[in-house]
Amino acid sequence: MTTSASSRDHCSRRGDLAAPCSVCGAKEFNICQPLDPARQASLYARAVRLHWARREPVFAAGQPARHVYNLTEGMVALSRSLADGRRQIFGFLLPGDFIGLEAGDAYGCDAETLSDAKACRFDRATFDAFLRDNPDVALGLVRAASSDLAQARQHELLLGRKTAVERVASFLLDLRNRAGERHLRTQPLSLPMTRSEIADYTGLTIETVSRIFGRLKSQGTIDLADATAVRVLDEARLKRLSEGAD
Amino acid sequence: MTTSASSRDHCSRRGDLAAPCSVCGAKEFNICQPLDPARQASLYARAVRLHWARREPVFAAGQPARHVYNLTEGMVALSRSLADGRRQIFGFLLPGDFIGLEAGDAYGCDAETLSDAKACRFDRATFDAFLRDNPDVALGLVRAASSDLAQARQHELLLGRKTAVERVASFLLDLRNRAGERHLRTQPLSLPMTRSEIADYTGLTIETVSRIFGRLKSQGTIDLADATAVRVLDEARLKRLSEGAD
DNA sequence: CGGTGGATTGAGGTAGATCAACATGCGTGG
DNA sequence: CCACGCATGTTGATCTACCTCAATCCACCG
Repeated sequence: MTTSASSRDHCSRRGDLAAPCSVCGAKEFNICQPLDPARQASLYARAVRLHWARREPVFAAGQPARHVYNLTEGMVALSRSLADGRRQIFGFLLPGDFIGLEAGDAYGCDAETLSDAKACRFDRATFDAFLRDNPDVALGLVRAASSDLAQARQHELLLGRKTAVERVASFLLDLRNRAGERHLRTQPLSLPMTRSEIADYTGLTIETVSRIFGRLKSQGTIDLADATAVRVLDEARLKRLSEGAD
Repeated sequence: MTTSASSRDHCSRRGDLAAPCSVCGAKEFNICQPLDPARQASLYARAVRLHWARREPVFAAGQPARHVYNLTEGMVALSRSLADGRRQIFGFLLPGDFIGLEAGDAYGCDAETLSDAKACRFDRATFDAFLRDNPDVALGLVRAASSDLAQARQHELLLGRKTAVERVASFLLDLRNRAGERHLRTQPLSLPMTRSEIADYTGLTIETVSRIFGRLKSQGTIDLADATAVRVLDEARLKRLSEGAD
């Protein structure tokens, strides 16, 4: 996992799954707005930096929502399960994403690391106060919240109406696009989640996911060095597959 | 469709699918907070009241998001479709719900009336200005937005991991609960949407939805006077069915 | 090495889709 | 008021995409 930051790009991020921002005045802190340094520092001083290993819980559904996290390194999955264990994964968070922002009094889903991960943690009260003093940042978060909803709806469409191939292709393209937006590596694209987690995201089974990866590979649409890294060889085709053509 | 409002309940709503609020100072206006009358009036004066027939578009995905609506009567469906026509319905809005709040520059989904419907329409700029002056109302909307996300995730779980029976049972219970919260009639519960729309909400087909309604009826779990009105006879059982028991 | 947790691959089963026929209700116009 | 047509809903028969179960493979690690 390599990390470096160009001094020219604001909030530029390199490497695989890390995103310290070198411009905002604080390492491993991702509110990418040119804040006045005093205010920045005051919030930063109250941030607790955390480090998890792979497959550790960040929080669980139902717990009192005392903290807000900003992920700086690694990936986190949000999910909820039925009583009998069937699980739905809502999304895979990338460095730069906030975790637990949308919660009311209690977290509404489980959050678990998929890889080694780091985050800044803020007390909810501190964070709210900070937002009250920084309406520009707050506005950004409102945008983020509305994009979460848009993404959830995209996912509903995937789960309710797409075929297995369309789901897997959409999953790959979406992850790739989001990684690209954050300047993470997209070729090969890192897949720290297991087939089981991809299955729980796409509403399929492990076996179906595996078979479809196999089919995409033998078609020459993608290449898999190992199970955790995809190289997209024919993006146009993948796009068509994700929308029901072919 | 009968409408009356008790003078004791704030924002109490009666009847089937109508929700004028008699306390907020303006008929057919649902920001249920005791606003100072001057501010209330200023926004109310700029609201345009609209009336649609059944199956009319409110707006379509991709259109510039110039307005925000507050539904006062009837039901509206939010959906998006794939190029080949497959459609996913995200939810059915009830009187009191806002429409188009979450949009960025453009609406992210199609909104269509399921019945005769009325709404107050506000210019986005007017509305935003109003919110800026009324942080309490704005806070309420933030809550509403976060509950939209919670609901979307509930729906993702339904679409990704529930069986057909569980989906239909969940749909009925959810609609019933939301109708109850707004003091709309819940017994019998009005279903202005067609089987096709229920199918597009549950990710099933018309036929499967119809068969499951039939099964629930012959079990004695529900009763259907006609296709558009359900009476829940055994709520506990319906709840168990929605969660995978039985 | 052997053991363990993924991932892949194959064979067969099934929930729900699809296709098809029919029923029902409703508005329209004669 | 009835006859017709159309939209919606129900029900049955069959099909199939994906699931389930099972075997094998593979990489990593103590």
